[in-house]
Amino acid sequence: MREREQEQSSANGPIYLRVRDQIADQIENGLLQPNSRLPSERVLAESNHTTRVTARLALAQLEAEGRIYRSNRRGWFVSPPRLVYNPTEDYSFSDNVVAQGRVPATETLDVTTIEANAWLAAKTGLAEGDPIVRLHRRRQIDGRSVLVENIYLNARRLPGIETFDFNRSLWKLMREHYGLELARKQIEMFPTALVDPQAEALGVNAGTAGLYVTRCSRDNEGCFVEFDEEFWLHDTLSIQVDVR
Amino acid sequence: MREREQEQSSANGPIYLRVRDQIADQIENGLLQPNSRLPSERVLAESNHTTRVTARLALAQLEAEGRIYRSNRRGWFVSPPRLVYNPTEDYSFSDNVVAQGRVPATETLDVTTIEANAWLAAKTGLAEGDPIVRLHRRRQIDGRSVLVENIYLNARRLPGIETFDFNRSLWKLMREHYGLELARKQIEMFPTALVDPQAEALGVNAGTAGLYVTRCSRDNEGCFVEFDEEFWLHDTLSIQVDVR
DNA sequence: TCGCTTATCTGGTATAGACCAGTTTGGCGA
DNA sequence: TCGCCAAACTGGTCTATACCAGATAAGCGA
Repeated sequence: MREREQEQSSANGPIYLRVRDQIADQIENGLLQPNSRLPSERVLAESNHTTRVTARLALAQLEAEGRIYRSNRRGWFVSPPRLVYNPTEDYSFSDNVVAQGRVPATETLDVTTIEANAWLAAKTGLAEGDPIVRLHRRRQIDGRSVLVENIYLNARRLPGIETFDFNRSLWKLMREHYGLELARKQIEMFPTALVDPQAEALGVNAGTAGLYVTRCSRDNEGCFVEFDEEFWLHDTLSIQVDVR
Repeated sequence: MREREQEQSSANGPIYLRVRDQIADQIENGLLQPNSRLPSERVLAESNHTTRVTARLALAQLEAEGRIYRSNRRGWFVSPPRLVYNPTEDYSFSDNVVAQGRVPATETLDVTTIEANAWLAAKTGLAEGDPIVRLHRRRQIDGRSVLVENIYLNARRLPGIETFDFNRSLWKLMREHYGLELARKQIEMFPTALVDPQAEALGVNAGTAGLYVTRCSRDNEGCFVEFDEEFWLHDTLSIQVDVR
């Protein structure tokens, strides 16, 4: 969408938009490569004859646009291209990342068996107290943590699921071991800021822009199988869905 | 998702998170109703024994979470509930808004016949130079502008389309007048900041968080019909899709 | 050469003001 | 009562500075 916009050069507008435009140009011209570090806030302020506060306004602007991201107390970096992601498909995160020429990684942070609370019961259709295996994972692209997720599995429908290696594809596991084909998915998503504990798990400040995605999957008899809740950094993905 | 989080009270954390929590509590407890105005930045700063800069940090946090929004130089307001929106369905915006107990409005800002440029040709499959009717609209919920959209219609597939009343449902028009059923949709969306000219059209500051949604629709013979490009304010919608 | 300490650099948070440009409101005059 | 204008108020932008905490790099000593 960018290329056809008449980017009105904000030469006479606020200083922070001037600084924004200057950095955005450098990114588009390839002077600043993906994942490379920007000059420090103090340097940006000085070289534009302004203060850190104003320089930070420009950086916040670029961050909101998804063009740069920050690494806590290390600096600002150019965002790499977004991962194309189709939440309606049952493919593996890892395969998808590899197919786009990137390097995936998954960390399993926690596996617990819990009982469905009111919120989960409403989302899944189970009764409160029904057993659920909760899986907490963090996923990375090229070494950057881009999402954390909570996966809630129907322990009755998937007996023994908690004994498997969760760093592999859950979808393959369901298909190969349980002979399961997912028949229905309800997907919900909206943009929001990441707050603790998700922000902390991703190593970003509370308030960083994110995308919240949930998926509820059922088998071909309508039985609840899996509820997935994902917290993505907002600049890391582009959702694409093809409906026929 | 909010209700089960252990909101660690940031009593000992940064001031701006304390202020954030205080306001968030007032919203959740109903002390601040949707669309009501918050105290001014200066009042918030004074009553928390801090400065406007810090108060604005707290407000920016809440804005990023989609809990409050701003109206230029008028103040900060509590965000009403998100509109549930299914971009895979062919229903009318207005009907959908009404069904959720809200009041819709649509303004047609511009209708022009143009020739497909390189970008449009790539998105639609048409050749460069093919005729396209471009429709530019702004849509409101309860008086608040929540999105602007550019609709690109295949002028050859929909002869005479530019003579109709575009404040009504395009989808009904296609169905009733052209006997058209849309067979395939390619949808793409990602969070990003709104910049000019979209920010200006919505009356928000450049850099306000948004959601960019595109839909490309074809008839049952694969012929391109409509390409829709929507710029939403990020706190106004929740995407829900049901796949079977 | 290796490991540890330390100095330096980074962004994170905060103060205390200032002026500007729109919005809203209150009061005055016709 | 109505319309207009001015005052008060709002957020938008900006300066100049300060201290903190974590990350990093430099340098020293074993």
